[in-house]
Amino acid sequence: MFVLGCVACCRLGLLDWSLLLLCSIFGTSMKEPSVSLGPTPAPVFLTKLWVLMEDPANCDMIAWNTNGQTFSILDEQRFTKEILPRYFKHSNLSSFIRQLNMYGFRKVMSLENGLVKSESAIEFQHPFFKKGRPELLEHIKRKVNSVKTEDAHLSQDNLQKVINELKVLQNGQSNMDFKLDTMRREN
Amino acid sequence: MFVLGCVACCRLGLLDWSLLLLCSIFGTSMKEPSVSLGPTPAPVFLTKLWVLMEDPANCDMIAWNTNGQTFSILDEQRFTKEILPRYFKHSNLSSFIRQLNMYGFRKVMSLENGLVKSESAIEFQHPFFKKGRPELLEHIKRKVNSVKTEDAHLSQDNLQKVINELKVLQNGQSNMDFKLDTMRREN
Amino acid sequence: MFVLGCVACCRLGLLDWSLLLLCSIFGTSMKEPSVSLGPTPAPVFLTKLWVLMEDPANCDMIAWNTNGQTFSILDEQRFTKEILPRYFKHSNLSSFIRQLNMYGFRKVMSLENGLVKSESAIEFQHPFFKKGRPELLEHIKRKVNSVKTEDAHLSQDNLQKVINELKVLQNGQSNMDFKLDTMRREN
DNA sequence: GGCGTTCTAGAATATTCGCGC
DNA sequence: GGCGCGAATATTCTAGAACGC
Repeated sequence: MFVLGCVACCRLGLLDWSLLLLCSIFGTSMKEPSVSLGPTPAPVFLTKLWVLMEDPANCDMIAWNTNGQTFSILDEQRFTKEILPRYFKHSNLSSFIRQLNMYGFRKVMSLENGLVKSESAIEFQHPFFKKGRPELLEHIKRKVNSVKTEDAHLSQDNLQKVINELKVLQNGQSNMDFKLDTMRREN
Repeated sequence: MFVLGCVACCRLGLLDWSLLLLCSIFGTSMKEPSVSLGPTPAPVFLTKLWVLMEDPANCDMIAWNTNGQTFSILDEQRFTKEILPRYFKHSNLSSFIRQLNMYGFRKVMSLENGLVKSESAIEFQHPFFKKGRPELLEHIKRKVNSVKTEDAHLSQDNLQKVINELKVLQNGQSNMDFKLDTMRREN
Repeated sequence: MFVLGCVACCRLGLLDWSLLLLCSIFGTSMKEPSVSLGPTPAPVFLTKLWVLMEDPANCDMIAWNTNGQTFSILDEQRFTKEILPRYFKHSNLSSFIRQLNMYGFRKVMSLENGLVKSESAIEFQHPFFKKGRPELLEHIKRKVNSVKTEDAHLSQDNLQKVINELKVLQNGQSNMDFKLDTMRREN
């Protein structure tokens, strides 16, 4: 019934419907995210990745490997041009791989991959991305942007000049802002 | 004459012959690289890049743009599978782009890059990579692993702070300009 | 002969040509990262915004207002469905407006806009976004994130950039101060 | 030590979501 | 679908790092 329903749907409908199904699998509700702080819904990328892996129509281009521990992009060109734009806002394999790395996926280095003219498939793995185990997805965490702590003690002469000018400008803006408020009150 | 000669060559011969020609242009000898400390030969990547750009057989896949200031990969898939393995030890577009970036090439933003269904070509640019100007190649330098000098780094941090303050000021001026116009309309 | 072949390979369309024109206006074609940090190209959003404003085919949906100081989205529905997906990776008016706000654009609240609810056009303005003045675009700054400059030893060049921006800000404050005094006398 | 190839990460902008006013 | 903004994720372009030669 799932397949029939999806076939009957338009393209967008397939994805939306599958996402809803996935939410029901995870036990997440789209109606009350701020009331019940239950299981956090997976990021969009992970959900889409799972859904496209589960779609049998894609198994010629991307599929689980034999043991279900890793997955491979079997047809790089078709995957890039056919699958990516259906699920994401681009058709760049590098953007897809950047997302995989951002979520901690690592490329699997097999022996055949080391050959010069590698016709072999691109293979990735993540300890919490396993075939038939959607409940593990919640443990996959996106890497956060590092916050830089900057403390500079020294400044050059030229820099000091610019900083002084900046202060003058800041005072000027404060004064004009005050004038603006005064005029507004007068009016 | 150059073109006619190249067309007459076979593929492998073309590359070797073109490399020899390129060396003659640069005034470098392949026989005594360590004896005469004259003009340094260009790195292999730059030489190969120039030669493949000059081969008319490749112009359907990679070509100079109108003004000869930039070049574009017109057919990404064919370029990856047909051209790359002929000149390099791989068939990965990402490795080719990594080399371009390593030598200071920059991608040229095109309007169509923002689109999902981007049929647009990948376009790159370098100030010393110009059509018909092989003598400029020697100015293209590979980036080296930089050892950061602490003084300069500190001043750069300070500069960054000032730049951030500048942006705040610019926003402040924009807001006040907006307020002024609003008050003028109200009056 | 080589030149002819390359020209035949080119597929530059109207958009590309417009972008080239824009780059020539900004003087960004000759960028020498290791020699001098020339004028930074405008962000993609600003470039696209300018180009779509300049396209006469869009003037039924978005256009400059009478004095060229502001612009209005005339047909919200058609703008959202026809123009946005042609230039961006979405069809959401709210995302477009978020970008406008991110770059300091403000909605113009005219009297007519305040009275009738949704019949009036959406009007925006920015002090550096004026009809026929593309050279002002470089002064429009994106909010929030810091710009990491690459080479620490080029701090002097960066310093000059900051100084130039300071001058622009100083002029802007002088002008606004003059406007304030004028308005005060008029009142 | 420099250069080439590969995999991953940094950095900036872009898109989405939701809050407070 | 207010309006402007902060925050998180998404997409893009470039750089870091490891390893081999």
